[in-house]
Amino acid sequence: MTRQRAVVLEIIRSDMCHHTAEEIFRLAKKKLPTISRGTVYNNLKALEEEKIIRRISGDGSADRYDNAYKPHGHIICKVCGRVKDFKIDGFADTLASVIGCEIDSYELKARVVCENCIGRCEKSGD
Amino acid sequence: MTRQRAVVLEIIRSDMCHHTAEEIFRLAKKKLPTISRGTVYNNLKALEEEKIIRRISGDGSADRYDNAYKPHGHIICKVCGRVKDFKIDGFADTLASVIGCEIDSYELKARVVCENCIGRCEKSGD
DNA sequence: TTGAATTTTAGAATAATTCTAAAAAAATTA
DNA sequence: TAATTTTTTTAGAATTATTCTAAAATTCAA
Repeated sequence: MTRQRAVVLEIIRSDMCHHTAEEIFRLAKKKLPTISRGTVYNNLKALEEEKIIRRISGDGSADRYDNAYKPHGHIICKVCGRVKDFKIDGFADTLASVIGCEIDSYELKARVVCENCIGRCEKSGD
Repeated sequence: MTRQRAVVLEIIRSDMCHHTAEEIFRLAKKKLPTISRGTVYNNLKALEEEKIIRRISGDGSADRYDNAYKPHGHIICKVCGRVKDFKIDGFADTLASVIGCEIDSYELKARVVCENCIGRCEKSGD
């Protein structure tokens, strides 16, 4: 475990945010000023393969990364792009039985307009 | 409705494949040799906004496009990137009740190794 | 501690997508 | 239908996200 990898992982684990690779790179640079983008991408890829973190593909905008402690879904605000986690009990099993073959991983993403943005849209009349 | 948009839409509707933008561009070029990439992307974006087609974000590999006739999930092979549709009855309602707010759209994606690629991996010893 | 294996770095390369400005096509109006 | 306005297309440049490369540094294992 290199210092670089530890820092990348710590950033993803530090808070419940779901950062993009670029954000992780900028945050990592504060701790390790010489870290390079390539290293961040390498580690994100390696950690994803080891299933320690999970990639959330962001339709259109950049992908985000998430601590993979437990399978869960994501609620994405289509206005501001913010991501929130949610959980459906027993969903992984349901999914496996419907598909009928071994599932490597799954992603369940709901696009909504979050409370914040609903408020804003109503005010501005969008 | 321009000829270009009609061709793009026809390609997506013509078969059950889930093409990438680049594939759609190459197929469209056979019918309209002067069509440009930008036009394909413009139309894909416009058709997605009108909810006539749906974008399936491909973790790592290029995004694919799908006829948005009905909500359904996608099974993606993590080796070759090919996409297959599947359906879970009543899932949209389940999801709405778990999340508790209006859902704009959702994406349910299961990553697997497809039959084709399992065969190939076993042969090559991967 | 020494050598082998892995990882990092910086920057070049690539791939996917968006942008730009002029030309063409489509839609609207007279 | 002709003229005008609006929208779309084209080709290619620009941008963004990501991967690749080769040398240097670090980590690992004996």
